[in-house]
Amino acid sequence: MVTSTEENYLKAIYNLNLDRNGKGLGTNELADYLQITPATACQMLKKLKKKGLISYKKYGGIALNDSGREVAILVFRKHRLWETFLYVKLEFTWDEIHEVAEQLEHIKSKKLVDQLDKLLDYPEYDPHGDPIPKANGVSRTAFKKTLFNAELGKTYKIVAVKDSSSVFLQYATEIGIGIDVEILTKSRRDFDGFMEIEIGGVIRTISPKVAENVYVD
Amino acid sequence: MVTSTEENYLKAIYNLNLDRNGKGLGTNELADYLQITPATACQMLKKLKKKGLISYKKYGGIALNDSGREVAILVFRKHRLWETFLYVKLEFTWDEIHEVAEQLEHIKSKKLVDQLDKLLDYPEYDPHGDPIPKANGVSRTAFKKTLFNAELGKTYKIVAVKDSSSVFLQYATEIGIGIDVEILTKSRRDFDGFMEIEIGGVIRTISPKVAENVYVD
DNA sequence: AAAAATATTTATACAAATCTAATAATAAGA
DNA sequence: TCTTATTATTAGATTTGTATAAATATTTTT
Ligand SMILES: [Mn+2]
Ligand SMILES: [Mn+2]
Ligand SMILES: [Mn+2]
Ligand SMILES: [Mn+2]
Repeated sequence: MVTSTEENYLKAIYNLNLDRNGKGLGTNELADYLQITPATACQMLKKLKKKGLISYKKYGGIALNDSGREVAILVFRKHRLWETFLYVKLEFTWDEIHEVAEQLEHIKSKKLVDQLDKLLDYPEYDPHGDPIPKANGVSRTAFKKTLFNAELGKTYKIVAVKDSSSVFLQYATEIGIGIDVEILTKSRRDFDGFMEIEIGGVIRTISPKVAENVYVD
Repeated sequence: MVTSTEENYLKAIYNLNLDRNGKGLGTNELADYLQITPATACQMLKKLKKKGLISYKKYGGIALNDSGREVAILVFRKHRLWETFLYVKLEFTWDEIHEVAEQLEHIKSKKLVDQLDKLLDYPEYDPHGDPIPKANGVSRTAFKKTLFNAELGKTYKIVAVKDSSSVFLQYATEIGIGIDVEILTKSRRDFDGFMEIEIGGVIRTISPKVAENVYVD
């Protein structure tokens, strides 16, 4: 049996092992991400290793092995399918879905997930633009280009958001940020990275923190 | 916070306090029902009392108070709505739904429940014939007449089942028992209570244990 | 090699849920 | 009423899961 907490650790390890150039994942970084102490992380790592879900060597060598990756991907699949369900079928807004999906992602039933997928007609992306893994574990590659790294003077389409907390999403909605919305980059201030953008005819100044959390294409 | 275990205790107390003639509910009976020791039940009762969910006096005086009943009814509501959802929307069979609903019933989100209710178009009964409480806690009264207590030589309609374990439901399905199915009572053997019935043109002999788990109208 | 960063162990804690065994209280029957 | 059987409660312990602080160990960096 894999507990909910263990599943959350596996998700975290998966996420932290994305977009890092060769640099391995260490105890401190994982602990920081999960808001626990390194000692706690270390104990759980020992447990996960014993269960055959991860492998790791000291100093930056935490990685999922095949069975751990399988669990993590299934949890992402469940999480994103539930989010899509809440959004599409139950009239939830995109800032409400993540929290409930955090609970639903831990429900154990293979049939439930696959039938949910079918009911939703096999969606490719969730309401935040994250790719939904298929039953076989395969999924589209996630979007990478953020608004922060976008070229100036060009029109982009918002395809996803990185942060899915309700605080961020409520603010994002307020300033017109949403999936498939067109956005024009106007300028970026060298001094502090604040950007001027145009969404729906309105010109706004956004912080680099916001810009980094918006994926465009 | 009410834990899943506590919710399950409240459900049990609710159920055990139905159809009993004045006789109060005691620790031993509750413990027996939940497959735990009386000592364990006793501790939990103390805890539930402290939380203001139940009241009780020694020797058969365990009862839900208003807030405990509210919690129990909400859990039943969630359980039965989820069962209906699994059955109607996700192609589950009626012997598969209970187990998954045992997990789903503990998910915390008011909006989720109420929207689910709406999606299913406010169903009155779940796939086992149990009434689904409304958001305000009110529900139809449950069916009471079992096949065991039915008159002989009459045609009835099956309206609900008492046991919702997959073992029972798989057997029930096998012999043609299902909601809204017509059934003719033919005879009852005095010696051991076995009954002869006719379902879908087929005559069968069923045990009193089975007959007691089928509600008719 | 020393200092700094990082990782791990040890010892401790807490919450939640359960058990066994001993004890207490009450109900029921002789 | 007195005794016995039933029922309930307490005390003490255990298990599981998760977490911490402080001490120790190891590796990396300077
Ligand atoms: Mn999410
Ligand atoms: Mn989670
Ligand atoms: Mn059920
Ligand atoms: Mn339950």
